[in-house]
Amino acid sequence: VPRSTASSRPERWADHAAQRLSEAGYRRGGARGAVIGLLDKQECALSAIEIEDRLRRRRNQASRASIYRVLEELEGLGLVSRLELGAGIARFETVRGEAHHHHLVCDDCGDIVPFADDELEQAIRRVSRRLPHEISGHDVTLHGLCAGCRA
Amino acid sequence: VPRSTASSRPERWADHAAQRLSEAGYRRGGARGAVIGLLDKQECALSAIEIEDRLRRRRNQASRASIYRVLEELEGLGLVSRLELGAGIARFETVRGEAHHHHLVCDDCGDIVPFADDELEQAIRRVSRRLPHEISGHDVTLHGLCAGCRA
DNA sequence: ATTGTTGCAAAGTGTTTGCACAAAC
DNA sequence: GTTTGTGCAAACACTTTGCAACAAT
Repeated sequence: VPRSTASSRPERWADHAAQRLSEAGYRRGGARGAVIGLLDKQECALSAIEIEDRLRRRRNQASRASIYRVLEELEGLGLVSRLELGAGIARFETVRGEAHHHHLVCDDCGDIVPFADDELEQAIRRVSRRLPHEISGHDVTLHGLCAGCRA
Repeated sequence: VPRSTASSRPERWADHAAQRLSEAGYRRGGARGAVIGLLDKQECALSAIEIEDRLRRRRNQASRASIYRVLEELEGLGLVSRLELGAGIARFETVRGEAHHHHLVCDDCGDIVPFADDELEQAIRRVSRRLPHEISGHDVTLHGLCAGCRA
């Protein structure tokens, strides 16, 4: 098991986010810290209301308004990305430098699963070059039935 | 210029849709006909409200409620697909057998442009096979700046 | 002391629904 | 005449905003 090297550069996304926010002139605040701490532990996208519920359960709650405001700030700094996976509700997930992934949505139960594929990324890069726009990002959403709902 | 062959099979999407609706036991109605007629002439996705506005301009208007109801029926029959391109609003476009396309959204002006790419489709097919879900559809959205907004 | 942050409640928007009337069959 | 389609208005759900109290610097 590799020990974390005691470098001055933060490894956790939460630390990275805190640093970027501080550099950008934001102060520390309860709601912001709570949202960041929660997002840091997720491996996939959450909606604002899911965030609210989970924070309440941890007795670390924040108002819905603050949650939306924090998410907007984080998106503006490129620290989280906002996705619309099809039900008219926005979902948010951390942007970590490394692997970036896409989403598989079960049309029956609504469950969302991340997946990644290099060949797909390559194809997207290739087509992006071909187009007149200056492409800065992309989303791929696959729809279908998950193993459970197929039965 | 190839003349259309006078076959018994309808060529226009609107005719195809009308036939499918009739087979499914739906009656004919003003709002439904208006929405179908409008969608048939589009090459890319429209929101419910854009549909409402365009129908009003043509003096062929339908209530917003009916528009949503018609779109829901059409989606249920697989005649239109519903997309969420990122602004929290749903867009709808005809599903025509042949070429299927994806969307390029300008982050500045919000303009939406369709594009198609075979290699991308192949990559999606390939990754779909690899996953545990039974994939029935997919969306790809590219974000960036269009030629106009880049200036 | 200043200025950013939070919570509440109200407002905003896109979408859905209940119901009565009109239209299709 | 029965059943479906439509329009209106009210209800909904997610998101945003105004404002006063609070907390960080």
